[in-house]
Amino acid sequence: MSKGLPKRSENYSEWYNEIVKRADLAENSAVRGCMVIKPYGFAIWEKMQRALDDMFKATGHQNAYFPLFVPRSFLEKEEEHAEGFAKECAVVTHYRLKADGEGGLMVDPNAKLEEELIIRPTSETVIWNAYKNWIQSWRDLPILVNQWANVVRWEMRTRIFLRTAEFLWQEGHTAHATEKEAIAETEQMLDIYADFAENWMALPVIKGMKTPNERFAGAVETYCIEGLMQDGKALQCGTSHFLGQNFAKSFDVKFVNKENQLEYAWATSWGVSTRLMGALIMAHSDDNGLVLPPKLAPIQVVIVPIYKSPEDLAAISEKVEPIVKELKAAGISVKFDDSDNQRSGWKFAEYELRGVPIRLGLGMRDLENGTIEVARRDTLTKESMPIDGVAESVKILLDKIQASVYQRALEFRDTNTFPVDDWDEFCDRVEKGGFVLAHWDGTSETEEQIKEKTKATIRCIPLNAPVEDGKCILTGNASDKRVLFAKAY
RNA sequence: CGGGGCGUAGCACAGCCUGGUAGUGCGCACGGUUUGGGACCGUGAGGCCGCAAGUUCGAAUCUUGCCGCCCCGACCA
Repeated sequence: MSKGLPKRSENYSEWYNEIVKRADLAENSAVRGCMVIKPYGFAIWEKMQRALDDMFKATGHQNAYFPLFVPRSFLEKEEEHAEGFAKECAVVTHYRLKADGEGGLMVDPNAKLEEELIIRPTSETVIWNAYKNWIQSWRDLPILVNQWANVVRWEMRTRIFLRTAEFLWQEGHTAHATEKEAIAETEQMLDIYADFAENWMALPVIKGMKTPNERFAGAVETYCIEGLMQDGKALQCGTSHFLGQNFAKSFDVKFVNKENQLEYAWATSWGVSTRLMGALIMAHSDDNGLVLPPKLAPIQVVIVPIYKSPEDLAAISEKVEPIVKELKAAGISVKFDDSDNQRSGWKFAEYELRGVPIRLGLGMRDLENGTIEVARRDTLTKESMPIDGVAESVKILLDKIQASVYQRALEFRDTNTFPVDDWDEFCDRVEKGGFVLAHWDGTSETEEQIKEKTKATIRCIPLNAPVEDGKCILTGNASDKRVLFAKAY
């Protein structure tokens, strides 16, 4: 029904861009590669933040804030880290402008910084520089800190939410006394991300480990969650890194253990970003617009009156008022759209486009019959039910929708996940899209060759992969478990 | 950074080839008729035609340069 929204089947990326625009989530800004997140889109992000933040706090983490600027010398300290991020850094070289004499401004050449400041692409280095002063004894550990911040990675090509030059995220940075504890932390945070993806975003994800090629620059091990989008491409939805003692060594962060010996601290870092907004859109939405899981919907229920005269509207409003009250009391966000500048049909389409999970329609016929129309966004079905007790039904229905949106995504992923043992089939499968589980001989060379030939990358080595004898899909060399291949965003 | 497309009203676009009063649709404002799936009629407001230089009596239109955006690739969360 939507006017002019492209079909997913015809042009997936245009469909995506249009949804972002038309559902009023975000827009491209005047600044290249950067987005403006609009109030409706930001409201979804805030719900994500809230849920995640609660989970972080529940596991003992605290929020803090570190600077936007990273001195160049900090970034240089961890070699692999430096190399990994060098190509995508914005650099501040001056601290002052001056009039150019033509009514404009120019960089004041006399205000050159002694040392350039990098706009953080991530904060390991500033944070570990600070931790050096925070950590002396084993009693200072663990440090469990998270920050909500913006970061900048100068990307060649950007796509709103999925890859922007500036994005919002959270980055957790923890320090531990033992390797074991740091690994446990890394795994715990991965579990939290998976839990969040599945229970809040209604997006099933595969937990796994990155191959050395795909590993975070400076990490010993990178864990990730991978989701499958409706076009068959994979999207990395969160990462959790075990950093070993790499940053502790680079920044000389030592502590005295119980035996009075000096040891380097063990580190983790983990993050999810506004990219999750992209995942949310691409996982569930349809040709009518956005589909939001109720738990992340800024408006969970919209009530649309259908009326002819102001008297009708007054009568409907009177009936709606207690429903609104009851829903609000139950913690459900509800909007009664009694605006008179659009007609009901327009509103139906508009709220569908915006992904509001439940729409209640109430007209004069309903008032006579004591009924109300309940429409589900996810299935696009509607039914008439008694107006008495509707708040209770809505509460139950929201949970049902949350579950069924997840179920649909899960079925999609399962029917698009293929174990493959034959090279030709592998190429064919990858081309068509979806997750492909295949054997790999464990070498970077093979991984790169496969990428070159098929565009597929190893998304992860799934944590739950069963051990089985097999042969590498490309080389035929021995392999003991399947890894997850896909074309990725 | 390569390849392709495009900059004209808030948005989507036509006009450009062949130089001569800047247009259409949506949206917006006002009035009226409508109202159970994106209503209709009337009136009206809204423009430095991306920027700069050139050609010309005259440039949205021709020439050159610049800037920006989108799509497809290589790089990445």
